[in-house]
Amino acid sequence: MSPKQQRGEATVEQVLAAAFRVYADAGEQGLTVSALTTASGVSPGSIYHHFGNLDGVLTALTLRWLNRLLGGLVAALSGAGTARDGVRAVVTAYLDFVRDHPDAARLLHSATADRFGMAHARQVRDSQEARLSPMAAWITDRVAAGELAPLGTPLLESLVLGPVVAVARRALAVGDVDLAEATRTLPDRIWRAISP
Amino acid sequence: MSPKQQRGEATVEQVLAAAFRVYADAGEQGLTVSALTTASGVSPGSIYHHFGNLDGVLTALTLRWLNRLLGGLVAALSGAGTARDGVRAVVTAYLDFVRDHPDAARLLHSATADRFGMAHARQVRDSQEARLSPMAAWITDRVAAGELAPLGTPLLESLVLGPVVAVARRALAVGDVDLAEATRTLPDRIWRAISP
DNA sequence: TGTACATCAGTGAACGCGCGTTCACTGATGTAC
DNA sequence: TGTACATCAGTGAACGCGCGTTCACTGATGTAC
Repeated sequence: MSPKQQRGEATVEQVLAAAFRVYADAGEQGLTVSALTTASGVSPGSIYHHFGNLDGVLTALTLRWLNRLLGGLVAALSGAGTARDGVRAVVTAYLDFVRDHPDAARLLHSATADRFGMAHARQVRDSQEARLSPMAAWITDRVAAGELAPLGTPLLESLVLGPVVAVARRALAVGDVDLAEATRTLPDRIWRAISP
Repeated sequence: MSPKQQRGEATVEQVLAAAFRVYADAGEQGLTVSALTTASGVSPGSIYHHFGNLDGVLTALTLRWLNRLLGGLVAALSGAGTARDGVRAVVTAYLDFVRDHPDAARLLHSATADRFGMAHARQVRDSQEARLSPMAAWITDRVAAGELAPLGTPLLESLVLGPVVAVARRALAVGDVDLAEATRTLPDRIWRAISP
């Protein structure tokens, strides 16, 4: 999990890069050990040395992308003036991420993310605390300042990210929604929902 | 798939009921043929006779519950007066379904539903057309009447169901949101987002 | 600077398990006459 | 009403495959003195 030699770190990177390629091409059920060894050139034993088991590879890959996505959202928030600007910035950042990394978005929206949310909810919270707590603080502050409706963090998050995730899933799965159009129209609509 | 004898229909029901129990207890990865034969008392050969393969069982189970959920939403819509009432009715119906059938909600929100949405989107659309077209017609009519913002059906659906699904997932996975409170507050908030 | 040694990294053949699926067969059901 | 027969429903042992994982071993790296 945490290599003590440079060699090891490079190997971990190779495996994760290969895992992402395999996932993008063949989906979660295509992510087998043999597919991983073929795509990465790393032996099974070495993979187990670094990740413990196959699930560990998927966990590491998911957490890495989740961290990247949440990092983008936090950055978007931190540059925002009013609450309204913050909402627009977050929605835009999320949809840009989906546009730029559709396979990563698929990974985060799909099976794995669910299993995580349900089975390893605490693990996710802990590992992403550096990202989640700034967002939670931002929300709390704005609610205290009367700039957001006093609905509680979970409901506010659901009202903001719910439509965004729905649009992203739909764009990735069915394809009958235009991300650019959504980026234009969603922020104002979402703002209506959570303004005081 | 469509039994020609009463015996067969009863067997199909037994298998689907057992599949739901197994899914609720052991999740999707616990839904194996041997688990199914044990839980249902039906032999492997018979399961294959009716469902083709294991995936067919999961497909049938998912479509059955999806049909039930969508049926509830359509019923809620059809009894609504104004557009605002319709939104409230749909949101309430969805969250009531989650409260009353959490395992079914898990099934519909999770891995399977995603694989469906992505791989068999057309199949889902076709098999649920009787449910989806009334909803689409309702939306179109209300937009035409100027009672809903003219955003296009996909965006409107995302703005309404997005937050609801987000709350449901969160209630099922993390448990830090109260469904009853959401039922009280969400409809008005969602209405703000999609009103003209 | 050189050597010894502990630890880390990596290999790949081998293993066993459990999975989905098949198939030859028996039994039940419904229909035609 | 009874019989013949085609079709549907159901059985369960058997199969092979591919999977995740292990392990004895070799090689590389870094550290201590």
